[in-house]
Amino acid sequence: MTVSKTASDAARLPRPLRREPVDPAGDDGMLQLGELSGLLGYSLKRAQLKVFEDFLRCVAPLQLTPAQFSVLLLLDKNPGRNQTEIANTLGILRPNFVAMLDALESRDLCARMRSANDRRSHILVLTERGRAVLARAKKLVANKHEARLIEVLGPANHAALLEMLAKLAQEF
Amino acid sequence: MTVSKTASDAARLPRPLRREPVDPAGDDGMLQLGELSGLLGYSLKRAQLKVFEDFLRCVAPLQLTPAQFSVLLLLDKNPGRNQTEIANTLGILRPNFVAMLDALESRDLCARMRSANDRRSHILVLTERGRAVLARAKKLVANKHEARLIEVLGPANHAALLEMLAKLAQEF
DNA sequence: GACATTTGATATATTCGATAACAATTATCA
DNA sequence: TGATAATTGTTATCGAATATATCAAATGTC
Repeated sequence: MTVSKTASDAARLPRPLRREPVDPAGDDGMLQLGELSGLLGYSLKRAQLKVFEDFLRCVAPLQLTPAQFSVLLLLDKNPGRNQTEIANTLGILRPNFVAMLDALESRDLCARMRSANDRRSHILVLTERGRAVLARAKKLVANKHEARLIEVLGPANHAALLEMLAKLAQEF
Repeated sequence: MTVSKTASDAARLPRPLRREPVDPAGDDGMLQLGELSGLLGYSLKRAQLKVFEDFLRCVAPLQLTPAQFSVLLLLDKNPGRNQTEIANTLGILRPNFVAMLDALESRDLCARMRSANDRRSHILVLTERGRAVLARAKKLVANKHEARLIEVLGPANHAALLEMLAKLAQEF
């Protein structure tokens, strides 16, 4: 029992990321966040959810999640790599990467090719369609998603934010 | 079949948040991230995972997750509120908040009290122990977690980062 | 008083991240 | 060379987070 769809045929349509916090118009209005608003982790998570939400909206015509987009980007930039290498670079565990690839391959965005040198590994390649979709996705991301971020933050702040986040991801 | 622990007795010990990305020492070394490093969403998520990881380490003696800490903070700051109000403020759906509260209540950190006015709702209160744990947690967070963040980023950058994240969470 | 709404709760589905184990292949080295 | 170890992709499975539908009890509305 518990027959579940095989991952290979899941088109994997993105769904809502997380519920919005609600300002409850209770007795005397909004609740006090207190120290919560000063907690960097809390603000990071809230902001990340919003940004992913906007990413999904902007790339909705192509039906790509942030994770799928990052895979396509990486395949394009790093030809001739196998599943382990791509998954490791993105912090995805190999077992979980299998279903992700199944979904992308079923949409003819990428393909697994058996390596001649090492017949254990699959060399990952973007298909023609994969390259086309990636090109369109890049434009949507740049012109709609990132453009809006830069507009809200201001170009200088946007750059500073990126730099700080990179530092956190590295040195922390 | 599929007998699962009831949520009410789960002590809910935090576990590793996400796999680290790996610099694969492949043929010619590290893979190229390309446009990925300029994607704000990507950096946001990576940074958020690192920060949560550090939070868990710092508060490990008290066995509190970021979500649990935020609940305790909110209960302390907003006495006399019910489950719906607290859950809404944190962006948690009421059905999912039930198990969270069960876990906190089973550890005697908070309690549900039936309201006299409205016998449907549960007024949430911190217990004595809840207040003590929260006080200790606040100190750990300030002196270990946030202190390290400020040290890595610098105080001015830390403040600027908080401000930008708040803006993203609000205006985006 | 009939009907709708709210509250906490249960059951359940989906997605994501994690571990264990396996077959096929390749690497190591006694 | 041949036994043994390690790697690769894969499956099965688990746990946690997030989502929906639905329910009984209590309350609100008309």
